[in-house]
Amino acid sequence: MKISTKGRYGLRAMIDMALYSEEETVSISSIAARQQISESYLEQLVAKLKKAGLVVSSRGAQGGYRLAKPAGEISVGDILRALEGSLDAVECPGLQEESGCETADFCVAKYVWKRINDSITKAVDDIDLSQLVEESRLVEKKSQNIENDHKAKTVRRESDEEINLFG
Amino acid sequence: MKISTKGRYGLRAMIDMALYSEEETVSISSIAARQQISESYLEQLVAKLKKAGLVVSSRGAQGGYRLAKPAGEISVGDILRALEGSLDAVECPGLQEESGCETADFCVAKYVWKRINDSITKAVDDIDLSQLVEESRLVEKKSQNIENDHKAKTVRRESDEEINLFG
DNA sequence: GTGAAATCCGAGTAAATTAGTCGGAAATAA
DNA sequence: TTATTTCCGACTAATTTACTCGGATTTCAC
Repeated sequence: MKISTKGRYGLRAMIDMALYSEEETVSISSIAARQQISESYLEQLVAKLKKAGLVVSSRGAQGGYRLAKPAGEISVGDILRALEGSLDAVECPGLQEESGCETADFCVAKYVWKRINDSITKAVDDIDLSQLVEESRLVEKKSQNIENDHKAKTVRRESDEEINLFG
Repeated sequence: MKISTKGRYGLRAMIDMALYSEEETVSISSIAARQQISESYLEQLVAKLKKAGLVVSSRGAQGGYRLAKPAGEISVGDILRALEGSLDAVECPGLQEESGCETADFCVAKYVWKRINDSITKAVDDIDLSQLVEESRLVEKKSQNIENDHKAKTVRRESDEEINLFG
C-alpha cells in the first residue's frame, strides 16, 4: 500500500522541471543533482513521463527536458499514473459490469474498495503542478525572509494562504 | 500502490464473521469455504486480527472466532491497518516535526503525500463493519426479491438507500 | 569534423515483499 | 479418546522494487 520510489522521485522531478524549465531545457543530471536521485534511475522515470506525453525532450549537447504542456494542465494524478500505473488500491473485478468475479453479487467489500479508489483519485487529480510551483516559490520566499529577518507580517499572511491551499 | 491479499481477504473474513458470529463462533474452515480463501493462509490473517484485538477465539472442537466488539465499533481502517500496517501511501519523514529529511524545508511534494494519506485515512475510518453488515443483508434481501419477483418498489427504495450510503 | 554533452535503449541483478504451503503441538467438546 | 479446532514457526516460489551498466545515437560548440 505504498507509492514506490518511481512515483515519489518522479513527482519531485516534475516539480523540479516545472520550476526550472520555463526558459531552458533541464538535463537529467541537473535534476538528479538537485533532487539527490540516482541519474541512471531517474533516466528510466523520465522515459515513462515522456511516453505519457508529460514532458518533451531535445537530444544532444545542451539538450534536456521540458514540460510538454503548461504546469496548470498537468495533475499529480497524471504524473503518478504515468509512473506507477493505475492508482487503484484494489483492482476489484466486481466493480466492473459483467465482472468475472463469482461472488461479486454478494460481496460488499467492493463498496469499500470503490470508496478508497475514488478518494485517492480525487486527491491526486485535484492538485496540479502549477499549484505546487506556486507553493514552492512561496516556501522559498519565506525562508529568504526568515534569513533576512524582515517583512514578518507579509510572511505570516503568505503562510496562512499556504495552509488554506493544502491544509 | 495496492492493498495486498492480506487486507482484501482479511476484510472479507471480518465481514463474514460479523454476519455469522452473532450467535456462535465461526471456524477458519467455514470462513475459508464461504469466501474461497486458502485455509492455512487465512489462519495467518486471523492471527493478526486477534493480535490487534479485533476478534477473540475459543480453542478446541466447536471452537472458532467471534468479533471482540460490536461491529459498529470496528472500522475498516482498524481492520486494514491490523493486516497491512500503516496505510500511508508515502511515509515521508518531512511530514514529521524534526524530520530527518534534508530537503524537507524546500520539498513541496510532502503536501501531496499528506493529502493522499489523509484522504485514505478518512475513507477507511468513515466505514465500520456494521454498515457493511447492513449493506450485506440488503443485498441478500434484494437478490431474494428478484428471485421471487415481487415487492419491486420496496426493492427500488432500498437500492436508493444503498446508493446514498456508498455512492 | 571532432569531442563533449546529452538523450535513448535494453539487459541484468540483489534485496525485499507477497502469497502462500506445511508439519505439528496444544486445547477442548462430544 | 478421538475428532475438531486454534496456535505457532519455518519454509518457499514467484513477483516486484530499486536500482546499475554498457553502449548506441544525436546534436551543439569549437
